[in-house]
Amino acid sequence: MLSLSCAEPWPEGSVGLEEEVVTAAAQAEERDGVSGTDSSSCSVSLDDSLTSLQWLQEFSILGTNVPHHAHHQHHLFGHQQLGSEAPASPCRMQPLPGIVAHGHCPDDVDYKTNAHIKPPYSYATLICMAMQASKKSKITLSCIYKWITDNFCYYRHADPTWQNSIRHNLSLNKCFIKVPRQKDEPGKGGFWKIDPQYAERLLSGAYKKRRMPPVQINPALQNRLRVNVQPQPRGQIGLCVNPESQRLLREFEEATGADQNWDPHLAEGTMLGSWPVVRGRCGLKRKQGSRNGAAKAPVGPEIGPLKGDFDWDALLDSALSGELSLEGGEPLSPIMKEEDLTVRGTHISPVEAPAGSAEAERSNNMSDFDEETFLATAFLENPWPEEEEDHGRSDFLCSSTVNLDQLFGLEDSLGGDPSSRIDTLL
DNA sequence: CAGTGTTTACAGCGAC
DNA sequence: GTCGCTGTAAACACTG
Repeated sequence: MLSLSCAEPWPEGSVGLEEEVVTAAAQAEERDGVSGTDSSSCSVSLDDSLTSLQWLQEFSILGTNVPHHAHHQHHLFGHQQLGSEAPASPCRMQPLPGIVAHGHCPDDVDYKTNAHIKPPYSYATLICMAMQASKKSKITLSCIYKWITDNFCYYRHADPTWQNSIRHNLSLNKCFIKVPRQKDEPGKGGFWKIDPQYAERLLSGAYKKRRMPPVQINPALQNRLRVNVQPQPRGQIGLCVNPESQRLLREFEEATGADQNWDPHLAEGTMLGSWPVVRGRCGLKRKQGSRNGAAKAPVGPEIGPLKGDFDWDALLDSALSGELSLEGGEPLSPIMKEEDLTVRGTHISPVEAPAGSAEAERSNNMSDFDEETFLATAFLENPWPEEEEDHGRSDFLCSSTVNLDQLFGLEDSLGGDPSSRIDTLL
């Protein structure tokens, strides 16, 4: 087993192999020369955390313990498996697939090996992915770099300025918390983790539609291409969710939502809701009050960054142990203590316990964030599906006609009402 | 010196 | 047009 570090986003069956993973990670980093000082980044203690997303592997809506459905997500983002033996697949320099002219299609675009097309994820999302992939509570910058380059070939060939953007994102994005390196921890730079605070806001509906980037061809590779690429104009990507995909989505929802008795508060206590938090209210720390001070007013009284002594671990423990029961009506977080939430002019009541219609509630709350969470989590769960996978199975969207742009841009395609979109899907 | 982290500035885009 | 989000670029400071 090699490099089950950040280079190995989802080492299958890694639970229980953490020590081995840690060792391998350290060795891998040493071997790969990835900022040797960061070996700890991928081998930090496994338990300190709230931000640890390992629970997600088990609790995840896509949990691998739901094998029947799990494989449905395997092909969301391509066919290539993230080699468990080889952390970084060689990038394909093949001619641009026809997909370039037709939008991203998971069937055709393998971001792990396709260096031509920029992954349709924001840097913040990539960071979150890396964080989850690390299965650790915190992650170093170099580990983020490594994970991204290992899993997105585009960035292996792209101008390294993207790393600047990553750093910029980490610093500027409130979602990310810097965890200073302990004095006894050798190495350079600190660690980063996700601030769960913002998951709450998102789970309260306070998030915004993600913006889909246009198809981007790696500039570094563009010159190597002898083909004229004419990316399809935005908005010309037609949505085509075939019945099979809809059925699978429904199955997926049933298996993961109902079975898990999805609980937004629990999710917030953990990291479920926090990682694609990257969008929306968790936004950037822009110049305060520069453009719209009032609009930037925090949701409810400013509760502060909660970066200090707030015991997120305790919160997580409480959540997981059921102490933070929705039924109890006890607020779970400072934010949830607020009676009302007003986000962008939209009044949002604190999330109530599902009253009879959890599905309806979820549907109502389902929005872009959920979509991205859904997709990205699926990706995280198994970004590079096993090729030996039984292709005869219903591979969720693999065999469907839904592509990334379509999924991420679902809102647009379905008329703009987030709540109606999932309904449409379901 | 390289890597890391912060900050500022600006442009593009979508939503409103 | 305004606003918010995202990406990009750059300058600068800090640290090992």
